[in-house]
Order: sequence, then structure tokens, then C-alpha cells
Amino acid sequence: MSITIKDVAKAANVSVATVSRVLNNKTNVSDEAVRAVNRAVEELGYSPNFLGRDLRKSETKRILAIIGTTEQSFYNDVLKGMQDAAYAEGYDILIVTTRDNADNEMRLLGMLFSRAVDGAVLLAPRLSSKTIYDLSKRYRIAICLERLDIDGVLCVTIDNERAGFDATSYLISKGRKRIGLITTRERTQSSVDRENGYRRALKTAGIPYDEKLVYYGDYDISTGTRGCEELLSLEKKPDAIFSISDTISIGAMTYAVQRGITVGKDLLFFGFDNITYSHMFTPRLSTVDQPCYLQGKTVIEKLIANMKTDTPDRSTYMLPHSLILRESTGD
Amino acid sequence: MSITIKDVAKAANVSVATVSRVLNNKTNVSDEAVRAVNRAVEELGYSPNFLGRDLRKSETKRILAIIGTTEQSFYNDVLKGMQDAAYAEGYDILIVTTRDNADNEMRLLGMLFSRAVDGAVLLAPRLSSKTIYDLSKRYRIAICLERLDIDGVLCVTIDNERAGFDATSYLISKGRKRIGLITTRERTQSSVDRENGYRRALKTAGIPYDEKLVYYGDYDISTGTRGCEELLSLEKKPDAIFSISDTISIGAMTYAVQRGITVGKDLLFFGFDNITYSHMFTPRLSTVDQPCYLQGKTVIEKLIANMKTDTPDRSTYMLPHSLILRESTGD
DNA sequence: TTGCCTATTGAAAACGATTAGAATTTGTTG
DNA sequence: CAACAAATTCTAATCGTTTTCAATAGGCAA
Repeated sequence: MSITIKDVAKAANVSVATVSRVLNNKTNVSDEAVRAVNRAVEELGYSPNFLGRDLRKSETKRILAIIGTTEQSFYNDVLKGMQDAAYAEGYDILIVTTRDNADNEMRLLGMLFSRAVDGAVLLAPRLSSKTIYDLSKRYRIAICLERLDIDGVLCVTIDNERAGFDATSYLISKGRKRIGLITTRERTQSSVDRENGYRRALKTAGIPYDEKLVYYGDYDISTGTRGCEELLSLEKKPDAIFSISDTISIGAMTYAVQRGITVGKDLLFFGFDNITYSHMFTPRLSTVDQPCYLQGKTVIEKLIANMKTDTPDRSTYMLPHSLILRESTGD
Repeated sequence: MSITIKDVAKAANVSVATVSRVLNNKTNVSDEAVRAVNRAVEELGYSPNFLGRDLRKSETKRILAIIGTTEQSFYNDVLKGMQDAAYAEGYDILIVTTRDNADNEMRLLGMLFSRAVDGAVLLAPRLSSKTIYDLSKRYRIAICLERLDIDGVLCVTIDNERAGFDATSYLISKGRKRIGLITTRERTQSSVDRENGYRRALKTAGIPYDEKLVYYGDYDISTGTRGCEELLSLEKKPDAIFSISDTISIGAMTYAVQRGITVGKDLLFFGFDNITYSHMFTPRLSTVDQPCYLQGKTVIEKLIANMKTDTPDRSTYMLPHSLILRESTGD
């Protein structure tokens, strides 16, 4: 059927072992053999079957990146960082999407169990912490952009609680007293952390927490729109709104603008993620910038290091975030 | 090291063949054997090594989707369509990104040559048509969102020439005579086709083509901004601008709005792709909608069908597009 | 020439599954 | 109960590599 190493061996008049050695440029091969094999490879258009190689070596040099959806545009930078780090070590990154479904996530992790990849990075995991923790004992797994509420799994993320605290505190420093929060019903660790940061900031400033000011929705733009509508229909309206993502914040801000509200003065907005579009909308959105590229790069470096050792690093790394101040907070 | 089918066989007190048959639910196995094997699998926490299976079957049930970058948000729907179609046939989609680099594209196609995947879909290929054509003779390859200027490779796309013609013609029907075009330096087939459609529309309407009205840039927002700036600095300014992507169009429109121009009246804008953000910006952007999900679904269905036959379908399929009319064209 | 060391080579055993074909057990019928 | 058919099971080959270990060839000293 297809051209195998045997065909090359026959054509080059050497054994398969020699062909293999040439192809993996081992030292102890004569120049003559190298030439003969290379010529045969060229002539036959041979390329090695990785299925055979991988089976023999029990290694694929591939890492799975499991994400919910490719929609969140800031994943792009994370993936770029992952790919750069992986490529530097001779690995490839395979991206698969779960559509935010835990069953799919488990199914795709099957590629890890079945040795189709050497390791996996979960971005925004939907599986329970316990499940992930258990799996991490048998397989090389890392989390990126999130942390787990259990210790013992390699995580690379930012300090979301602190970031939520910083953003909210900034709004407070602008004299705001009634700060709304738009977050997600889905309780990912990062949104819980951001919400906790929001609460701590209020508490620190002596502002009472008002559950009416918190709107729970999805990750999409329309959540922002609806959330803003809801918050603005309150008896006591908010004077600032913190959203746990730029996408949501843009939806919210768009609604406010359409209602003729002067954003940046009557109502302040703070987003999260610093996506490309966040500075394209007028007024431009203040937001929390997280080091996407660096998180991606770091998680792969750590994961590959873990693959080479029996005593894997199971720490949680929190990389620094920063506040980007723009028109939506009157800056 | 790891638990293999042999361990299961021993634990269940049957042969490896029987274990394999149970796992692949073949018919001729006794209920007793099924029970014993399942119990052993459960107890040992066994999951089959695909490296062995794939090698034996010479089939991986995986399809590679090669894209330039995950940034273009409308890829998300295409990928969704691809995944749905693939999953229905028991395949998984692996996404890899080339960063718009032909060398990377070739390197990643290595997964196809080395049998790590059964087939590949190229979205926005950077390799030459000739190269792709040659490869398509030996491997199962399809193109999506683009077509090739050579016949003989399975393509699923829209009629970009026609779409460019339609969009431009619509602007003309609005009484516009000086229509700018912002397109990409990178000569992908789709942008060439869209540009050709633009020219044909002008010609059909008896409007002379003016090369000053065409700006060449990249795929990003700032290209729109700069392109719009350039076109508006002309002696004879345009009264409408057609961009080959929404991202570019949003950049252009944002610039015009900031300059105080009344978009939808003094200057009309027409985009392409109907991305989520296109209706979030005010004024909302008129655009060409292409059936992303359907294109993804279709290309995978056709590709999988091709994998099952010796006489593959090498046609080019053009799915229908439509115009979405919004405020940026005064609708 | 003989013996020994080194540099290349090749034959064959892995890797972990699937599957053809042989062998065994079970069931059926006269 | 013998004889045959059907159902189930097992042995062993196979997929395409890599790699161990033994074998060979060549070079050099004695």
C-alpha cells in the first residue's frame, strides 16, 4: 500500500535498522549508508509512519490544549505562547474544543488516556476539581487561566481575586459607592475569585454588599446588554459596573450609550481581559490586562518539564496582571 | 509500566483476542466473557492504547483542521460545523495554527504524511495551489472558505466574486459613484475574488475603475483605520467603502466616526463575514453573511465520504451568501 | 599470519492493539 | 450416542517503527 521503511531499506540495499539510524541521525553510520538512504528516501518520497514510531517510543511529542470555544478572542495569544514554547521543545499543540461541556471534556481527555498525546492543558476546565486532581496523578495535566480549589495540580493563572479587588477598588477611588457586578451563572473558579475580590474591595471601603447589584448571566455580549438593563432599572441605580469579561462589558456599555447615558461620567465601566475590541469601542473600555502570551508559554514550559521527571511540579503560579485605564472610567 | 490488554486478559482469565472483541463489541462473545472482561477493565482502570490500535488499523479517526490564527472570530462557527459533522461519524477534529506561515503549514501537514491523522482541511491555505493539488492526489485533503485556481481539489466555499459584486452593486444602487475598497496585500484567492467582484460591479454600472480608491493592507483593525485615513485624504474622496472583512471595516468606520463623518449618509460602509461584533458597533455594519457553520459541516461530510472511496469527489462547492443591510449603508 | 579493538551493520525482539484461521467447546439431530 | 454444525475461544501473525545485541568487516600491532 504505502511506502514503508522496508521499501527504503530494500532500495538503499541496507537493513531497516540502518535506515532508522540515518533518519534519526545517529552517529555510527557510514557516510556511504547515509547517502544511499537519503537517495532512496528522496526517490520513493518516503515519510515515516508516526503510528509505528510513537508506539515503539511510547511518546507522541504532542500536547492537547482543551478549550471551551475558540470564540473568546484572547485565547489566541495564550495559544500563541503555548505554541512557541512547545515548538521550541519539538512538541506540537493540538487544540480541541469542548463547547463548554464536561462530557466532551472527558471524552477528549481520552486522547490522553489512550496515549494519543503526551499531556494536556485545560483552559477553563468544566470537570470537577476532584476529577482533575485524580487524573493528574496518572497523567501529565496542567491548568491555564484558571486555578483549582484543591492543591496538587499544576496551574498557571493570574490572581483573579486580587484583580477583581483592584478593579473594584479603582472604581471606589473614583468616588463610586454603588458598584454593580455582571458575572456568570457558571461558577468557574476565575469568576468566583473575581467576585470575591469585588466583595473584599467593597468591604475594605466600608460599602455594604447589595445582592441586587449583582447580575448573573452567560459569557456573551447579550448578557452585558441584559445585565445593564436590569441594573439600570433598579430603584437605586449603580454609578459604576464591573464585568468579569470585556465581551460582557462591551454589551453593557453599548446598552448604556444607546440609552443616552454619559459613560465615563454618569456611569463608569470596568472590564476584564483587554481584548482587541476593548479599545475599538467608543468610549474605550478600562479593563484588567492579563498576560495571555506569558501564561500560555509558562504552562507549556512547566508541563514539558514535568514530563521529564518523576516528581512533577504541582504548584500554582500566579502571574502579574495590570489595570488599563481608558475613557470608560473617565481617564 | 502501564496497563495493557494483556493485563486485562490475565485478570479476566481469557485471551487478548477475547478482550479485544468485547471492547469492540463484536457479536460472537459469550455473556460470561463480556462480564469478566468488563469487570477486569473496571478494576484495572484500563483504557486502550490508541497507538497500538491505530497502527494496526491504519486509521486514527482524527481530522486535522489547519487554520492561520484563531483570531478571526468567525472561524468559531466553521469549526463548530466541522466538529458536529465529524462527531456524527466518530471522528475528532484537531485544530492547529500556522500563524499564516507556509512553512508551518507544510510542517503540520506532516501529521498527514506520517499518518497521525486521516485527513486534513485547510482553511485559508498559504501553500501554492500546485503544491496542494499534488498533495491531494496522495492524501485526503479539502479546502474550506477558499477555492483553488486549479480544479481537482475538494473545496467548500462561497462565491466570493459574486459576493463582492453584490456588495459593491448595492452601494451603487444607493447612488454611490466613488466607492473605495480596502483589501489585503496578501493575495488569498478569496480577496482576489472579492476584488474582482468589486471591479465587475463598477464596470457593469459604467463607473471607471480608479486605482487610487483601492488600499492594500493586512487583516487587522488598524488596516481599516489607516485605509480609511488614506482614502479620506484623497483629492476626490470616496462616498462609500467596501472592505473585504468586518474587522477591517470596523476599523475604517471607527476612524470615520471619530472624524465626525455621518456614517450611513455622507459615507457608507460595507463589510464582509458578519462577525458578532459587526452589529455591536454603532452605527451597525452592513455586511456579507457567509454560512460558516454550513461550510464547516459540509466540508467534513464530503471529506469523510472521500475517505471511504477510491474515487474521491474533487469538486468545488459554492454555498449561498446573503447581504445583511444595517445602518452603515443607511438601512 | 594471527589476534584484538573499533566502527558499521543486520537480525530479531519489542511496542499494544486487531484479526485471520485453527482449535475447542457446546448444541443439535438422527 | 455418534456425528456434525454452530458458537466461542485461542494462538499467532500483523501493522511500521526503534533498539538491543550479536555479527561482521576493517585497521593495526605483534
